[in-house]
Amino acid sequence: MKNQKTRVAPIPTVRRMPAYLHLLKQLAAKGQETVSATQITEELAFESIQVRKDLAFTGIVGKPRVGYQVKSLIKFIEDFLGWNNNSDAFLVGAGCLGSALLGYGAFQDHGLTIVAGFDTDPAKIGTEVYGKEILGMDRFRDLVRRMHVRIGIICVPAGAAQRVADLMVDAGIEGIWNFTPVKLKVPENVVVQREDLSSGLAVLSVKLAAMQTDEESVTSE
Amino acid sequence: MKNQKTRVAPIPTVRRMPAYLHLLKQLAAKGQETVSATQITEELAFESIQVRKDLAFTGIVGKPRVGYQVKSLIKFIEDFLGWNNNSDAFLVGAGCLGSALLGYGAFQDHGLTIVAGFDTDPAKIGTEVYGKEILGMDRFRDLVRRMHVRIGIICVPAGAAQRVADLMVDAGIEGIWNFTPVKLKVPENVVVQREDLSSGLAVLSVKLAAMQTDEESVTSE
DNA sequence: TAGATTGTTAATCGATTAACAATC
DNA sequence: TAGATTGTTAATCGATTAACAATC
Repeated sequence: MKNQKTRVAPIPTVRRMPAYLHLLKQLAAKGQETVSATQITEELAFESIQVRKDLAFTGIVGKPRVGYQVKSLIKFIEDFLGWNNNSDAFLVGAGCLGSALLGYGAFQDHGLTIVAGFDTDPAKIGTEVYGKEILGMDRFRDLVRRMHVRIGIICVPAGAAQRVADLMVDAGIEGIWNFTPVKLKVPENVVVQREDLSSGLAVLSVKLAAMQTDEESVTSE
Repeated sequence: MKNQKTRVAPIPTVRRMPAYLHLLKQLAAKGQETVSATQITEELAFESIQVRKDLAFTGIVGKPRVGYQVKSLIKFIEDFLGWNNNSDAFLVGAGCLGSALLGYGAFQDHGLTIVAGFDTDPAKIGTEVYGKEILGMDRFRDLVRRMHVRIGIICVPAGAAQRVADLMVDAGIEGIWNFTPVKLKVPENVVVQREDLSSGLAVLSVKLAAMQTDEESVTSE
């Protein structure tokens, strides 16, 4: 029997969590002790009811007339996201995007440590990128198992993406962060999150075009 | 009077367009001439009705029993996204993520050319990253105007994001691609698209945790 | 006590999915 | 003609927003 999911938070809610976390850490750094949904609303331009709904999913309880304890809220969100206990990840494909991710310090705050990079290019193997070693793909499977790495990041060209994913699955990787435009085929017990820069660019392009026709129609009136 | 928006496509539809485009180009390269929604469905794991709805927004008309003309469909999607006529962009912040974007070749296919990078670090100014020159911020405003650049990409640390955005707005930038976790405050005739890697990581984290509790509950049954 | 803010329950909105007629 | 596939119209689903009672 399928277990009834314990009221899973909507994906949009999950996506907004890091923004709350970022703001709260700023407030905490300034020494602020409590925060109301109204204040969060002003800073992030969400709706206040949405803020309350979102935060409720973390399990925190606020005080009427006061708001939420900033420090406590940070902890609830981190627990909710599982960002309090750090996970190790391997990155495959040390091209320009892959290299950037290897050096991207912000992941440390987000419970993710990219331990090493892998590549097939002999010229890259053995080098270091932002202090992270680049290893040959032949060592991937063995190291995943020995180090119990659960997360794999794919930054290879689209043509190689499925092959790398198969390799990751075979090695025992449980979650794949996919930076290629390819829809990966994986067993259902493996989680894939696609991060597609071109989706964002598409939205920007369309909004820009809409803005332009809007302005034309306004000026022509 | 506000012009009635000509049936704007939903954002999720827009986000899926690049995936269609990517697949269609593959098919075209293999010499395939027509494609049905069913086939696209199989490749991308969307629903076939969703594919037809999405494609309809581009204005293409298919033939019952045949499907869509691959080449023609590519053109319709590119027109829809405005990716046929190339736009120039300036990128601010040549850190590791910024540098990666400067070198990311895929944007060329997406109607975006990053012309140059800007930074405040004297050590970076004057250097080249993946063949793109890094210029000082003092030249930003003037060059935006002279070259009629409409898109700005922000890859600076969060603390500097709003300042850079103000500068961009002042220079006449119309669309901002924001890679920081900050909610930018801009006039309403400027479009902002936030690209937040931490949102994606949040979704991956939560899905992974859910998968794990799922499996535990299954084995304990 | 008065009033601001939370959290719950209901209404609305928009996207996805289903059903089916039109058509090549 | 028969049947596969498109495109339209209706139904469902899920997220956002609104209304309001509870509470400090």
